[in-house]
Amino acid sequence: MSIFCGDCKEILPNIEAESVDMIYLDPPFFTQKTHNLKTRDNAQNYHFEDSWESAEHYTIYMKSRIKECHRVLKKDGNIFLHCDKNASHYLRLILDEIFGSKNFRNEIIWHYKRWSSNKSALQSQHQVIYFYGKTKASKFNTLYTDYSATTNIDQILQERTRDEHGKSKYKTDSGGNIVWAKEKKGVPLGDVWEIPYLNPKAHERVGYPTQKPVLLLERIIEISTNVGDIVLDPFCGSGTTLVAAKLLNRRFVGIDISSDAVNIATSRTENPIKTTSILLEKGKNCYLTKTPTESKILASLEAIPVQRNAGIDGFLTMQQGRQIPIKIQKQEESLQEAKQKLMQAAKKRNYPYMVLIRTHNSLQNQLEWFSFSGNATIFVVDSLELSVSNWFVGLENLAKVAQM
Amino acid sequence: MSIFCGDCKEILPNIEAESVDMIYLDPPFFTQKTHNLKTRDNAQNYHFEDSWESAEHYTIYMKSRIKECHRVLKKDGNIFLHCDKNASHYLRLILDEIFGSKNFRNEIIWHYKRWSSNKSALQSQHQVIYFYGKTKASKFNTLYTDYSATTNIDQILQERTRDEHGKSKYKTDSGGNIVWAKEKKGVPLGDVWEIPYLNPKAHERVGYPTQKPVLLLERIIEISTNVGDIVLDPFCGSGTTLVAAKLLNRRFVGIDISSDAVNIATSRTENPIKTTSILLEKGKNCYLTKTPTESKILASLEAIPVQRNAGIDGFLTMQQGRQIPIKIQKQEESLQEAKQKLMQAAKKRNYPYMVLIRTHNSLQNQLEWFSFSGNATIFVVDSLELSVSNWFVGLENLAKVAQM
DNA sequence: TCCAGAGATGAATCCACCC
DNA sequence: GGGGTGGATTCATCTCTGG
Repeated sequence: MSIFCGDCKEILPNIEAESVDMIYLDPPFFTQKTHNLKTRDNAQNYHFEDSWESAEHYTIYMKSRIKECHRVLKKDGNIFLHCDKNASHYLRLILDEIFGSKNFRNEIIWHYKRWSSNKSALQSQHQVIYFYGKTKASKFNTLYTDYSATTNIDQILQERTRDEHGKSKYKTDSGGNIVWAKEKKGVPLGDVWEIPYLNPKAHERVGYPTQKPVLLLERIIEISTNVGDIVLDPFCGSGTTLVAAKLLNRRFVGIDISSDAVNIATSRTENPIKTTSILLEKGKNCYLTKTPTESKILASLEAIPVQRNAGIDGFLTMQQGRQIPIKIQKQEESLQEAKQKLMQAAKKRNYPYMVLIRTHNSLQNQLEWFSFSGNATIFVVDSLELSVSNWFVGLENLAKVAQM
Repeated sequence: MSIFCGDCKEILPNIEAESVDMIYLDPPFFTQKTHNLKTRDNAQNYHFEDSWESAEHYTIYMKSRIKECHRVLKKDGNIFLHCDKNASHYLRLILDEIFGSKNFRNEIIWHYKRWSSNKSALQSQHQVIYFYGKTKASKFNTLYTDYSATTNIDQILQERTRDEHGKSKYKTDSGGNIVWAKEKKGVPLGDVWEIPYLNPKAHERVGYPTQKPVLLLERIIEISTNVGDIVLDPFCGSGTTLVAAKLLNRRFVGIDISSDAVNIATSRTENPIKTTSILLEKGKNCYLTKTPTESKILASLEAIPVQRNAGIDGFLTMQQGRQIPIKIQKQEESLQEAKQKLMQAAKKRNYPYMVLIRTHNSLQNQLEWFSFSGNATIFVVDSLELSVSNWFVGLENLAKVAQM
């Protein structure tokens, strides 16, 4: 487990041919910019050049290094090349040439959500990783993911068969009962990976630019290597690949031209930190707390939904210059309780006005509808559904009275 | 609105230069395994000797056609090229050459989930669409999506400033109170679009908007064109692009080499609703005859929308066994007019109850809210938006009175 | 007209603190 | 304490200005 400082073009030739099981490269992206980034305490300034005379120069630079990668890779080894939109097509051509288009496995899309800026095009929310094997016999471990929430798990667990026309259908026994399939492991991993971008506040951050999440590298290592295999990263930067390799009990070799990077990578591998992503662990759905009815009410008001707040369900967009919180009364809440929660959530904010949507009848009478409390004004309004159903109840009562 | 039969290489030269606002191409794809070049509907089949040869041939084939596309595109026009994973890098090189790498806008990832099958690689679950403008001044309409569930909305509604070190902070006024940011519309749309091939639930709920690849084309058309613009699809196949263009009130031109395809596309665009293969578009289309506000009101009531009826916008589903028509007052209608249209539409049906949603204030006073006419009872209820905005108007009037 | 560098931007996360 | 919510921080940004 060694980390070398230097240009990988110089270092790779010292590595024995066909000695490495997997290579992950995260080369310069051809952004045509020089990048500067300061650490949080302004103590360090990391600087790297990524501007090139032309695409041809970039291609020559990359080709010589990828050729060396091909040489050191075992016959059943794999290579992953991390690109962004600027140069992916040039890099893919190089890979096709050196590894052969037949050994192309996947175009992996790393999809993330990130803080945005006001761009006059679509927000960039992905990067591309090309996955090639050295030969057709290259290693591959299938990983399984959980079934997505929308999948009907009952159906998957049924055994399938084919009818007389060759169409697939679900199997039933002679009595017409469903035949259950043997246990499934989940859905095989796809080529679009939704992994959160390394969080601004994550402990995992070391302050070095372009740091990748450990989770991303873990996945790459898991699908392409086994325990004890050797992982090589010729542009290792702050050493995320090496950390992931160590956490998964693989051996690793790193190379970087910056001595700062090598220092950081060395100390990181000695004391690996991985941030657990709550978002990934629990899934997006645990944050999505709105019922369909609530979502529809917010949509009909063109309000911005708020997910992680017990008292506020959304903000009105219609009243310019004023932020107006909305709360929708929950099924189990009395109007009084709903109001209290809204007041509590708004306590420190000093909102001049608030809106509370009443969704069901409670014992409180209509006098409560306009409530004044301190400086804040809460407007209580019935949801459309409540208005309409109240009307019907009223009609039925009328009818009863008439019968009497 | 014309659809031509023939090779677009022959047809495009007949189209005037700089006359088209947007071009979407879904060209034949290129597989090196079979050394075949096929159109997506398998109508055409071109053979090549070997993969290297075919890549070159493919490039020549596509380049001549994309050059013509460039010619017919307006200066503020856009082009979208739908690629499959085997040829995307060649196509990107062609686009860089003809449109210029500076006019590259986005690499759009269309991400979908598919039924799994075991093989020795990751499941392929995406396709790539390249988005170029003809010039830097090309049109672009920003679409907005919801905030991430984990976003702290309270915070981003605050204005920000910088401290003496240039680090950014949230602004407070001299009294330590929060300064609110300008109004938010949501998060700008990103470049990874999760759109299912077909939404299975749509089968169950006809009359409801469905997500399917028409949505893909609609998004492309919406971000790159305005109403009345001309959309061109040189490989139009069964005409999904053209149908989407028509539904969004854009003009369209289609070309396809297969006469079968042209026939299907023609009949689909002439009568998009009758075509059985797009049964699901019926529901979608139903909403398209409604304004977004009307759609949202119907959705929030979980009502079934009705199209092509001047008097009835939908039916309530909540009151069992009774058909209860709903009308939503239109912008230009007085409450009286709206009521008359509803009565007129309901004349022969003998509905016992009807609901009329009031969306704006008219001269009529509140006494009109309960109107009885013949045997039918119309219940007039204010939309949530109207209720809330009336409340604000009331407050402002109060303030004025207080000042006097 | 183009390039470089400064300055504005803005939402997404985990963290830390607060009840 | 532990569940919830305000806060800090970012940027293989993006735009605009000035030479």
